[in-house]
Amino acid sequence: MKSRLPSRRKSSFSSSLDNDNNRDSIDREDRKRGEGYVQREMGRAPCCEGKEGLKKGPWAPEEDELLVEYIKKHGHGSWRSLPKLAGLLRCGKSCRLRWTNYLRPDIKRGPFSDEEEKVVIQLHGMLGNRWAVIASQLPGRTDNEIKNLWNSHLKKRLLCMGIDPETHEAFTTSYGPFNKLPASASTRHMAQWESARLEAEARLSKDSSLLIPTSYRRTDDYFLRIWNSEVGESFRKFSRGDKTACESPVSQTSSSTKCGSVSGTTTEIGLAAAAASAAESNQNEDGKCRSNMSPTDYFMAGSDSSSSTDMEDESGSALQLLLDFPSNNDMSFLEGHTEDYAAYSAILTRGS
DNA sequence: AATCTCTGCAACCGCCCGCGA
DNA sequence: TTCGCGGGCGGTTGCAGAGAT
Repeated sequence: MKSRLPSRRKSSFSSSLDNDNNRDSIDREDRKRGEGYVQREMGRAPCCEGKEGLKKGPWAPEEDELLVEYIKKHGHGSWRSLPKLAGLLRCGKSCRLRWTNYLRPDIKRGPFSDEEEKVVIQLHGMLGNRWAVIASQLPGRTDNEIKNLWNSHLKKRLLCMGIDPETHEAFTTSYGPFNKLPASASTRHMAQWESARLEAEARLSKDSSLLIPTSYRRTDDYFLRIWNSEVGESFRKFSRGDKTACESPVSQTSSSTKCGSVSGTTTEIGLAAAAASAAESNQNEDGKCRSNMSPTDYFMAGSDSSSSTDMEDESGSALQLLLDFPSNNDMSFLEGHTEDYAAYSAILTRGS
């Protein structure tokens, strides 16, 4: 939409220029004392010596040049000493941010593709606001950029769709015993597992799922249940391109609003559902955990005892279908059915 | 044309953590 | 073990441009 030139922001030599870091340091120490921290002899040193006279606000092209030239020649080395060595009147932290968020040569600029948005939503569902980790999965994108994307676009889209951007679960608007239940702890627990898995870059092979004793599998797989429900049917039709199949009176009225699209959310919902299903499957009747399997393992393993092979195929293809969900920003297939999903989440919550 | 409101995003802020002395 | 430092991260701010009135 807006492709702003670097540093177009109005220069703001704000009045707060006066010794900010020293003030910050003092404030922090005061807070720490107040919170019971052990008092230190010295406060934390400012990130730059002699903060006075340092420039704040938008970067001028000349400053960018100086920074890039210096880093090209010497590498960034110590950020604290860099500004002085590079001839910049900036604090080291500011230089680092400018470099990592804007000047780095490998940064991919321009709007996010649908695929990237999809990945962001998926990863956010698993990792939460861990932008740096999410950014590491999107080459050329910075954590700041992703954070901005989330806050300005994706979050709103989810909200408009009646999906809580924090939990990635549908808001419950219906009455009944499952209304106003907290977010599924099982889902979040599973997400934490996935988070750890991602961070460790450790991938469990699909084969490992074959080792799951069939006694650990449940016959009432909620994901499959919802998959086979109206929601799933709508989803499948939608995935095949049959958009009309998804249109309900609700969607017809709401689709006129400016917030009628969510990119990739379906995938997230599917994965969350799978993860939550896994969590449910991972518990005994009394809610105790039986094993440390990840949701993906459960998902890939299937949970119906009838035919593990068939179910693996079905679940595997379901996962693939979810991942391949057309990224055309249209979530209309879900509209009118979010309560199904909410109820589904509530069912899971009971077990946690 | 002028003014107001909304939105996007670069930059800043403050906290935390790991490392080394 | 303690402390100081450097750096990374997530949250927030506020400017500028676009669209609405």
